Amino acid sequence: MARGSETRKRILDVAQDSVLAKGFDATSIEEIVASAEITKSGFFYHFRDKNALARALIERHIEVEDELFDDLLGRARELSDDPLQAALIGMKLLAELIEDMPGGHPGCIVATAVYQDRLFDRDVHEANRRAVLGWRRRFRAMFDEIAQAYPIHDEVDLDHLSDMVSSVIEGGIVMSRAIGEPRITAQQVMLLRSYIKMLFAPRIQ
Amino acid sequence: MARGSETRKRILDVAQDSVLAKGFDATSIEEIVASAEITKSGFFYHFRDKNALARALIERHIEVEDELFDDLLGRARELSDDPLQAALIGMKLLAELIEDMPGGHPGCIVATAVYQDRLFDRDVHEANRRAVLGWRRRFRAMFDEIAQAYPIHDEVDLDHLSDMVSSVIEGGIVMSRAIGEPRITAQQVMLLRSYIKMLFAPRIQ
DNA sequence: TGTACATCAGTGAACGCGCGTTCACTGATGTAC
DNA sequence: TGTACATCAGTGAACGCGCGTTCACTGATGTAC
Repeated sequence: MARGSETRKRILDVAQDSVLAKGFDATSIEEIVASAEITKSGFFYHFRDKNALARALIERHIEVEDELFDDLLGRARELSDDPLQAALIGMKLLAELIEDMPGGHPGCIVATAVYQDRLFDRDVHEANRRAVLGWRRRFRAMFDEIAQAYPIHDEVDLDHLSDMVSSVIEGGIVMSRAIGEPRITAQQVMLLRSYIKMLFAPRIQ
Repeated sequence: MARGSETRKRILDVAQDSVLAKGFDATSIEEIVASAEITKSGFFYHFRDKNALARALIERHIEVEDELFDDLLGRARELSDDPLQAALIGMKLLAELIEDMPGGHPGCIVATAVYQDRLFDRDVHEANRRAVLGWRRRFRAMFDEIAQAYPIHDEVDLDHLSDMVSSVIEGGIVMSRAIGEPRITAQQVMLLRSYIKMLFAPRIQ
């Protein structure tokens, strides 16, 4: 990595930690540059202002998350040709991934942005919106495939069901941080897995 | 209401709006007192410092939420003697309640506190933790009653299931605010209702 | 019923500190001829 | 191969503004005797 982009990455890393722990406004450039071991002006070489930092943080988060989901669902599909089995495997892999994070899932930048939205401009809102709709599209494709191969045992809208994946993760993170019990997020994902199984799996009578 | 406590309530109201929209740190006392139409020193008559405001905000939120749930589950129990039916009715009432909020659920103070926890002291963390564990206890009692009357069709931990109620609401709020679609939270609650139904209801074969 | 005092619910002015941002500059590396 | 210039990745000092907090004061209401 070139000299400049390595510093930029370091800035984003320390900023992300702080934003997830204190919120965006309380994260001062002063403390970021102290942790990243540069000067304040060094920061402004990489980002024109603090809003540009927010945008970069969200965009990077979306990229990382997308790659992670691609990887996860891809591996699940390799493990089973059946769309339902692949989804169930994917949910299990996801739960394990979250479970293995030291100290629990660190939190979602999208959620912090949502709860501080009056601080940001239209660009940031749009990036957030696109991210969440992207997750919906991804899981919707998964559920469409399942619904073609299996009957569904209750009347549910597949878009809502797709949203439930992100929803349960976001909610799980909030719960786990509130209680101080890192495993909650993974447990919630496993419950969603149970729901998906009951919704689609043929019933053994 | 006495003169003083009415002002105090007004401070909490405008502070809550702002905290849910911008986060705690970005909510200045200056803007609070402007909205509440008092002076800065008036604020400090009611709260010894900004942290005391945070504590009051969270405590009030918990009280309001508790009362709301008590009311809701109580009404549901009046409508059916059967614990499963009562729970399903309760979920429906909850979804309707959220759906009827103009502009969607305004957000949960507990979630904002979780995503800004480094700003607050031990008292605030403890209040948050107690709130979430209180929700768990409440819903656990509901599920215990159901589990005594009905078989459960998948192996799930009832504490995890109890957490799922709060989790789905918290997650739904994040999703609905990110997309800008207020109805998402209610939809997620209805999906959880579908899950509970499938988990416990006898299967018509 | 009148008076003295206490409490309640604030006001107004001042404080110092930290914040985001700007600006002129710089030393190291890359590129053209 | 050497020189001139451009770009990259920053540095250091200064700025003004808004923030949370303090402090001495005040006018209205409540209470004891």
